[in-house]
Amino acid sequence: MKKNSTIKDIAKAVGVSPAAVSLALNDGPRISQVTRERIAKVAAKLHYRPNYVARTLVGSRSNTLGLVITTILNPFYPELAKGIEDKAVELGYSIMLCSTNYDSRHQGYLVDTLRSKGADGIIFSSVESEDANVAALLEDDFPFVLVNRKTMTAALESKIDYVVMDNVAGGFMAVEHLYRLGHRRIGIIAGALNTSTALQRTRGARQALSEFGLAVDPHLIAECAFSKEEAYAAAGRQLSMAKPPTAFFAENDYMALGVRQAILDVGLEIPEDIALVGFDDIEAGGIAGVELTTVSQKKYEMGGRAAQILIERIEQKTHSPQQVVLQPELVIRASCGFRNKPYKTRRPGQGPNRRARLQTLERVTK
Amino acid sequence: MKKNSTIKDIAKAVGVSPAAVSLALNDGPRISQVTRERIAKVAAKLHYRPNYVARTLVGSRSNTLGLVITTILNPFYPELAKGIEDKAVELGYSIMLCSTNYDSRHQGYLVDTLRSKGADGIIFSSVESEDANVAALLEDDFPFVLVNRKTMTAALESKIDYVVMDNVAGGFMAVEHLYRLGHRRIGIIAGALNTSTALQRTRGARQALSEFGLAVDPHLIAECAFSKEEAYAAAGRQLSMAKPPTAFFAENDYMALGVRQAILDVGLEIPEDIALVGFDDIEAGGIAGVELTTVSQKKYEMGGRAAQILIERIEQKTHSPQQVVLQPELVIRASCGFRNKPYKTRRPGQGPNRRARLQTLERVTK
DNA sequence: TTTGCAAGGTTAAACGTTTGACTAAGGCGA
DNA sequence: TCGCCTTAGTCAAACGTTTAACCTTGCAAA
Repeated sequence: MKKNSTIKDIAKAVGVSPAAVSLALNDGPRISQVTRERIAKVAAKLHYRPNYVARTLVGSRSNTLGLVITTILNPFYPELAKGIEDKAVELGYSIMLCSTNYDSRHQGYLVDTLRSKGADGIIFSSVESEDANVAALLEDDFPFVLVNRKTMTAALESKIDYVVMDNVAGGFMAVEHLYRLGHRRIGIIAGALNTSTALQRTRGARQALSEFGLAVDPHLIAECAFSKEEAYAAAGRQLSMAKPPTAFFAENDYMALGVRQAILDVGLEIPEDIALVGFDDIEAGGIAGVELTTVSQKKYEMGGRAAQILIERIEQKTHSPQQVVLQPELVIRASCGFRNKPYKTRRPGQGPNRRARLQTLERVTK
Repeated sequence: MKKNSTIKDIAKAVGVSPAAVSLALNDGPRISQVTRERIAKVAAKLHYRPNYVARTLVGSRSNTLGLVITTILNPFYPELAKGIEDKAVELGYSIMLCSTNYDSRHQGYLVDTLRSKGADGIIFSSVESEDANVAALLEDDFPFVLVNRKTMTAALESKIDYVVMDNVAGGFMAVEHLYRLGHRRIGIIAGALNTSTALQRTRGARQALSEFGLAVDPHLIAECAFSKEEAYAAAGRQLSMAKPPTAFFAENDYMALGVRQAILDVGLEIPEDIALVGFDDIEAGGIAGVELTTVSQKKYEMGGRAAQILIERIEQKTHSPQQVVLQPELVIRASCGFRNKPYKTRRPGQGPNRRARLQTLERVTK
C-alpha cells in the first residue's frame, strides 16, 4: 500500500517546521498568510490527508461514535440508525456499528472494543433495564446516551442521558384503542421483560386494562424475545386456547408481523375475526394489504436527538443529564377494523380528561 | 473522564519495563511464565484495555473496516450489512458504517475520512459503474472490495475484488417468467443506469425480450433511482399509457413495493390484472398478502464473502483478485399468478438448453 | 541607543504501543 | 577457567500529530 504523505513531508517541501504545518492546516495562530497559503498548496498537491489516529492519540477527539444495537435485521433499527448517522455526520462524526445479537455478554466485549478503538462516546439502543455496562461506564465517566431503552436502576436513572418514547402511554393507547372497539379479551405479546421498553409498554397496557375494569388474565400475556418467530409461536399458543383472544397487542411491529402470520395461518381474518395493533410504525407495516394499526415512534427523530445529546456531552457543552421523553401517536390503519366500525365505547371513566390522565401516567413512569 | 490504565502503569506495578508488558500481553517471546502471569493478573486488576489507537499508529492494523452503502433505509442493506458484520466480528474486525445517500461527491469525502481514521480496508456496495474513487484507491493500492456492484471500466475490472450476483441472468429470469406466463408487454422499472446492477439487470431483461422475439419498446423501460417513490411515479406513468403493460419487472424489491402501490392506486389487482416481479427478496416482500415474486439474491452470503475477501487481502493472505459471481434464484410467490395459471408457453427456442444458455450469459457478463 | 513587544516562527515533549537491537546472568562443555 | 549459548529481559526509536515553551527579527517608542 502506498504510504500516505504526512505533515513532515509537507514541512520538508515548504521549508518550514512540522509544527508550522500543523498550525497552518488547523487555522492556528502565528502563521503568516503567505506561508499558510504555500502550505495549503503543497498539502493539496501531496494529497495530504490528516492522520486521525495520531491526532486522536495526542488526546484530542477521534470524532467517532459507537452505536450498539441488537440486530440491524429488526426494521426498527435502520431508521433509528439513519437518524443517528445523519446527525453525526452533520456534526462531523462517524459511527461504528455494533450488534449484540441479544447477547449481553457480547455487549460487554463491544463496549471494550469501542473504548479501545478510541470512540468518543457510545449510543446504546439495546441496554437491559439493569445493565452492568451502564453502571461501569457511568463510574468511568465515559460519555454515553441511551436511546429507545433506559436503565431502571433507580439510583442511576437520574444521572443518565436518554431519549425514549413514553412507552407507558404507548401501551395504554394500544389497549385503549382495542377496548373502545369493543374487545374484552386482549392478548398481549410482550417483548423481553428485562428491557425497559417491554416493561413499560406492558405496564401501560395493564393500566389500561385495569382502568377499563378488565381483569388481567395472565394467560393472555406472553413474554417473548423481540422477534418475529417467537411472537408467531406465542400468538399461536394463545389462539389455540379454549377461549382465544379477540385482539392482539404486539409490543413491536416486527413481532406484530409474526402475530399476523399466526392469525392468518389458523385461517382467521384481520380485522374481521381478530384485531391487531403493533408498536413502532415500521415501513413494512404500512404496505397496502398489511395496513397495521400501530403506535408510532419517532425513530428518526429519536436517533438524531440522541446523537446530538451525546456529542454535546463529548464536547463538554453540556451540563446536567438530558432526558427526553417523546410522545407516541396512534396510527390507525386497517388491522383493527376502525374504519368499518368505529368505537363502540365512549371514552371511559369520568375522571380527569385524557391529557391530564396521560400526564399522570408520565409522572408515574419516572 | 477517568483515565485508562496503560502498559506503563502495569509495568510500574509489576516492576518490569513497558516492553515486557507488551510482549507478555501479546504472547510475545522472551518472557518467563511467571512474569507473564504476574503481568496478566495486574492487567486484569487495573482493567487494562489495550489502546488500539496507539497500536494502530505504530503501524499494525486497526482491525476496522469501512462499509459504504447508499442508505440503510433500503431493506436490502441491513441483511447485507449483517452478513458483513457477522463475518467481520468473527475475524476480529469492527465496522464503520457510512451512507452516501446516493451522492457520489459525498462518497469521496467518506473514503477520505475512513482512510484518515485508519480503516484497514473498505467494502463498497454503492459504487457507480465508472467510479473515480475506485480508480484512486487502486492507484494507492489501498485494500477494498466491491459487493453488489462492480466497476465496468474494462481496464480496471480484472484487478478488482468483487462479489456480485449474476445480474444479467437475474434480469433474464424475471422477464422469462413473465413471458412464459403469457405477458407480451412488460414494463421495466430500471434502477439508476450508472450502476452496474441496473445496467446488467436491464441487459438481461432485454436479452430475454429479444430472445423471445419481443420488440423492445423504449417507452416500457423507465430509468429511475433505486427508490420506492421514483418507482411509484415511473409505474404510474406507464399505467396511464394508451397501451399499458400487462406486467412489470422492478429491478429491486424496494422499487417493486412502489410499483405495487402504483398498480393498486389505479384500482388494478395483482396478479389478476397485472403481474409484478421484483429483485432482491427482501423480507417485506414475503409477507402474506404481499407475496412478491422475485429474483433472490444471497445478501447475507454476499456480505460474508466480501468481508472475508477484504480481510484476506488486508492480511496479505491473498494473491490475485478474487471475483465471485453468485447465481440468483427465482422465488415464485403470488404476484404473477403462477399458482393459479402456470406457464402458457413452453421454454422457447430450440437452441442449447437453459443451463448452457445461462453459462453463455455469464461469459458475456464478464 | 536602548527597551519592549508583536509577528512568525522553531523545538521538543507527549500520547501509548511495538519492535529490533542490545545486555546481564547463568549454565554448560571443553 | 574460558568461551559460548540461552533465557529473560531492557532500551530507545518510531508511528504522525499537537502544543506549550522558547527563540529571532524588525520596528516603534522612549
